[in-house]
Amino acid sequence: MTDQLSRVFAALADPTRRDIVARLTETDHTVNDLAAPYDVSLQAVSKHLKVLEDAGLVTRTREAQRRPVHLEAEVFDLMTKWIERYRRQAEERFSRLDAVLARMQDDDKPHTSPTTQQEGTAS
Amino acid sequence: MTDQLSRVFAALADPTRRDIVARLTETDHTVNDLAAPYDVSLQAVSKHLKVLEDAGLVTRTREAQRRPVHLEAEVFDLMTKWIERYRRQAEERFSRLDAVLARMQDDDKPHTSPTTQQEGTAS
DNA sequence: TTTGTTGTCAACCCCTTGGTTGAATACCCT
DNA sequence: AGGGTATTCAACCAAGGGGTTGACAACAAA
Repeated sequence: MTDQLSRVFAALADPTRRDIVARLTETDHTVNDLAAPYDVSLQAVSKHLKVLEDAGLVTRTREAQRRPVHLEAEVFDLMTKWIERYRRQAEERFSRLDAVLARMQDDDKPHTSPTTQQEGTAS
Repeated sequence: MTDQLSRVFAALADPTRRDIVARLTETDHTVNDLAAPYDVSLQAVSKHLKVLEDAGLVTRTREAQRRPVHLEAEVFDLMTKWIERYRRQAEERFSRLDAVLARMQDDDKPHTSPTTQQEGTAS
């Protein structure tokens, strides 16, 4: 899994890591800070942070012994771009389909009854 | 990893699965159709489809021997909602930080030397 | 220089994942 | 019924992920 997009998606596939990201939107945190709420070892959280860092979602600077973790929210754009691209494409497909069906009806088979259509409904 | 959000992110963490999703935005496909471009076995692709189905990203209906795969684009919203929520929160944080720093300077400690501040810079 | 704090590295374990192959299912066609 | 097509199920394997514990590194404070 070499590409960044895969790494970002994989990083956010873990609830603990998503929670970490969520908390980092409020303020920067040290590793100890971040680890406190979870009942896993500090090392486990350290690993989670490494995953987030490799995905480009966070950066860590040095500040005495501490390693403040900082969220890089721009990486979110990578995902939203991908998602929105195909989301839009999927939506266009439906409109295109509608158009094709409509044309088929009044162009090719003008006698067919018009099919009713719902729009933008979510699951 | 029980929650759907995790399953969706995990499903899209694989390039092959993302490619499948991308192709499904154009039109529905059979499993054979979908498997053709990849040099893995049909069974492997079938597994990928199971992952996508469990995540709620696709549905499969029956049509003779074929199992046409259909994209359920609404699930994308689940991700975009999560992403946008924290993206916005992260952005608000920066504005809030600016405001707090400004107040600290002329309200709480009027004698402190004003710290220079950069604004809205990315990365 | 010792002690304490903060964090990472290394080795290990177990479970999941993505791949394989071979058999089974479901359906169409004759 | 029997053969062909489309797809899944089952068993297996190698690799990776998330967890653990123990040792180490970097720095502050004494």
